[in-house]
Amino acid sequence: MPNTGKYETVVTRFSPNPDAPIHLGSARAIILCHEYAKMYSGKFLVRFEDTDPKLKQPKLPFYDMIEEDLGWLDCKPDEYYFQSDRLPIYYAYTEKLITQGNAYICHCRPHKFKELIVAQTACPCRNLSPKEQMRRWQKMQDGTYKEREVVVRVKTDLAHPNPAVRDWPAMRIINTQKHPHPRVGSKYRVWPLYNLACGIDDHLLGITHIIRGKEHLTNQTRQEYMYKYFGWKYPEAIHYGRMKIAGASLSKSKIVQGMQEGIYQSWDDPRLATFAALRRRGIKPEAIRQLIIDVGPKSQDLTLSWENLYAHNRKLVEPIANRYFFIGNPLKMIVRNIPKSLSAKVALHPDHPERGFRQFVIEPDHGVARAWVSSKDVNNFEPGQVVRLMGAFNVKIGDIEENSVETVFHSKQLREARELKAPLIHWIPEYMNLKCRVVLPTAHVLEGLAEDSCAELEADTIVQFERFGFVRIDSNEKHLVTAYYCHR
RNA sequence: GCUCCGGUAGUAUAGUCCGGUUAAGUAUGACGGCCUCUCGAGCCGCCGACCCGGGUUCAAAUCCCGGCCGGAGCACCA
Repeated sequence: MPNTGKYETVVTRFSPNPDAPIHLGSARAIILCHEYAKMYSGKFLVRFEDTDPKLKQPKLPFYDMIEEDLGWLDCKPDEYYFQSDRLPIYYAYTEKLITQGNAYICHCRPHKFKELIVAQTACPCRNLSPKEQMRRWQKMQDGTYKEREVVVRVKTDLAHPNPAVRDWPAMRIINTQKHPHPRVGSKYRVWPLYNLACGIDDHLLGITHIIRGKEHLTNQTRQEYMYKYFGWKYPEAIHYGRMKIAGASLSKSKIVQGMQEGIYQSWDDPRLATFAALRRRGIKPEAIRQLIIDVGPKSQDLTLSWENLYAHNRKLVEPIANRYFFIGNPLKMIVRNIPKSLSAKVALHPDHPERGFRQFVIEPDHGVARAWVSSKDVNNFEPGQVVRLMGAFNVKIGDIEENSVETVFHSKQLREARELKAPLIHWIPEYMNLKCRVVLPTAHVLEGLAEDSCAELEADTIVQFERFGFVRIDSNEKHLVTAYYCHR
């Protein structure tokens, strides 16, 4: 990070608008800010930019959700700020700009103003005296002017090559009787725009390093005019590129829209890339952190794949996840000619035998026993083929029916299965199962059976369903386990 | 249209500022092998890139110019 030595303490900030939950798209700002602050033993602040009670209405629950997500990500801020608490500050600085003659109240219609500004000419309001401007400012405050009637503009160079920076808007009126703010209600009618509020706060809160998306590049240019008027020094700014994830929508508005249309049932719908959804699926915050650090703050746009996140997560989860059998879309396997009853012991984790075993018991009745196997495996069976039921014995496939498979006992030893190159499949004895549903990343639910030892699993545990994938146990009732699929 | 920013393997990243022992490192991915009563992990091998064209130079991914491609901004949003 540039020029860290120039500052006594490095201060970074993350500034979300609490109008929706935060998602993977915010991860870059959060983690980079938090990480750099930590690296230089500085401070990391969170500032809620909740200054649009009309178009981008903040909602109270989102403040809490964002706080929860930050805690989960292990990026707890040192301090919280709310822009909706700071309106008097913005007023004071606006008045200062007005009396300096560096800001004016403009009542030009937007299209008219645009025409003028493109032609690099001043609008009629621009050159009025500061005294007159103050009178207008009073009329904004006391209700004489209505919503959309006037706007405060900060003066810049009218000939600036980029028309977008010329005399940018800083304050506007919002009818908060009609659109009350969730935190301060209808107390204020004049509200700051992004560049004024953000610019003032970054200075006042002592932010030394701004890390944000490159869509804010021109905002820096705009704010620098204001900084010059106040004699302030603009912080170091890093603008990273746009981040996409193949196959996921990182757009807040699309997520909100999908919720409104009822496409998603909740903010943690597995199709979403919200932190809440990732958490529910069993993604570890540390995996997200490593991914973001890996990606860094480059200004180049990037498209990540889920595989990238999964690879990090897999490394984290693999050693801790115990193994269980889960059968999706179960079919019954009938095994004949079993010589005697037997029990199979399968390790909870192949690399950690000390964690213990699960045990499956087969009690044949006149040599016949039944077990559950997945239809996906059965689809690959050929009559006459030998397959091994993991940990138990090998069977020879007979007739394959709609809802069952006939087999006969073939042999006991793993060695024999290896010699025959028999596939190893997982299975569950007929009566040793629980109902289990797995919520997939598509939000589809896969119905199936889990081995009965899953009854002890507590919610929030991450386990691996063998030959299926890692899942997070979402809830565990007496006879029904619900799991969220994480990745294979 | 105007104003910016950027283009290194499938994906992402190092190297670019201060041109040369790196004709390019790393991660992930694909593939093959070993190991393992799943998958994965681990180990070994392998595949794979400097957007294009000029210029400067003894020498360019690295500097300059042009082009092409991608992205962002041009709101009384943040």
